[in-house]
Amino acid sequence: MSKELTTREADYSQWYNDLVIKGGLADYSAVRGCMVIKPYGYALWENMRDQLDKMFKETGHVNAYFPLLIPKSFLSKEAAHVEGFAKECAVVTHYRLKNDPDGKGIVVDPDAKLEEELIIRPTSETIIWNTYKDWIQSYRDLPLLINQWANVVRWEMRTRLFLRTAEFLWQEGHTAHATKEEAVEETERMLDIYATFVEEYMAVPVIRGVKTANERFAGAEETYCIEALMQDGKALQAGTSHFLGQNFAKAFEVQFLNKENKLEHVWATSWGVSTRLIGTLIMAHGDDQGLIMPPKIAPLQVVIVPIYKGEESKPVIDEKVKGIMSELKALGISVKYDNSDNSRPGWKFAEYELKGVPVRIAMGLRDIENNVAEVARRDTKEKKAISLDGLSQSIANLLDEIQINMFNKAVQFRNENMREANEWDEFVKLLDDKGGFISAHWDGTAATEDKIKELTKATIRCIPMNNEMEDGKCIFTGAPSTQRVLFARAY
RNA sequence: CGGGGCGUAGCGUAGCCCGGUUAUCGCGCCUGGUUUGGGACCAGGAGGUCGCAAGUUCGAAUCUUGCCGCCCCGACCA
Repeated sequence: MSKELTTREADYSQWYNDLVIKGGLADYSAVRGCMVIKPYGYALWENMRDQLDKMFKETGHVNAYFPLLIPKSFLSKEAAHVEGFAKECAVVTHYRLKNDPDGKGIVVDPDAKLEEELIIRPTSETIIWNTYKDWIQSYRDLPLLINQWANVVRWEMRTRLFLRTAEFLWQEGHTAHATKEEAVEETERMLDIYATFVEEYMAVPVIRGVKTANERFAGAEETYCIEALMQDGKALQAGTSHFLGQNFAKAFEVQFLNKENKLEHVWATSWGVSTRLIGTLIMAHGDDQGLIMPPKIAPLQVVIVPIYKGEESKPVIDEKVKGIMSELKALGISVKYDNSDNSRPGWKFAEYELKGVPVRIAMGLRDIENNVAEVARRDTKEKKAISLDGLSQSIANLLDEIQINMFNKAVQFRNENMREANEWDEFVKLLDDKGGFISAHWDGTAATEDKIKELTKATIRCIPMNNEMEDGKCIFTGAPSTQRVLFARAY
């Protein structure tokens, strides 16, 4: 590596090389801020996606797919929604190109101007609710629990790889319910699924909470979120679940007849997580040697590297490894045998560490004679000789242990970086010196929140769920407050 | 869009201020050989629209102007 890496400074660019090509097709301004996801990075996304998809289906959701292009007028139907999204949309204005009449090249055909411009979806609430209008007539049609895996485009002024690319992959769930209670329950259920996924599979602890009005999704009545802490002390919103009330039902005239034969507007939710989760993973677990993949979603769980002197010992090792491979595969463990002659063992060790493969097995003649394998774990970099008898089970146990260890380590870091502040000076000093989450009293007004953001760049990440009530004084204004909220500088 | 930095081989770079032989070095790549328990070594070799365009000049990587792109900071944000 040419550059020294430090997790504190969040300079993760070197690590991305295995996952993506930065900047997409970098020479074309039109795709500025996009990324090409390489096979290794995409395999990670697929593992995350498959697990989430399974969890969605277990809770009664089904997948569907809605169009990429949305008529401009749809965006203007929900007032708050258009306010939040209109400014950052890519717009399709024409449907044909033609040869440039004045010379070489291709130009937009002015005769092919669309009567109504089309918007590349920044999110799909509008087109989905326009469809739901036709799908919902009776309480018997509810609840409607649909999820979509898709790409969306948001023309952000400034992009940041994984955390805020112009185009990103995500899933968006859009549900319709007969009652408010049921919709709120759904909103909370999906937040729970996100929290469970991020904690149990990504090994990243999160705080569940609700957003303040300032940070709320455009068009939502309540935005729930999970907030994670990165190693540089900045917070990151890892997923959101919105209770949309009847806003979209009213905007798109989605009504149903209840059991009393009365027309009512339906109640809505939407929820999503994106490829930003890949960024979360990188920044929560990476170290100066590269990525660290949690075993449960690692694109590759085990790599085996042969150590041999001269061609004659290679077949012996190949044969031994073959048996180990099939044992591991039988336990559902993904494993790769890198017996390529292109690079030496030391190179391979470093390479797979950079990729974050949780377990590496080194196998040489010496090991075979001793009936052991050298097993190295990525999270702690510990190396041990482990008996070949029952090796696959030992590896399976080790993968579990790594998963747990990674989570515990992240929890410890998060807890160490969660502090209370009761005075303004203390609050500012903690932010500057330590970062992390700061639990403090707030007077509940948007004006105070804005002022604090202006002065310190810290925002209220969330009002934690099941928050303890506690009388106190606002950290900034001194006005009375009934509970603490979580502040942090965030991505 | 405002402020700052930058663009030279696949990657990282020297040269630019002060214009002048064949554009520097390292990694990587190719060939041959020796190697292989933590990023091997020797020898030979290939690879360049110096971001793009125009201008100044006998002569431009170097000076001027415009444009494009990238990175960082701000506004925006999953």
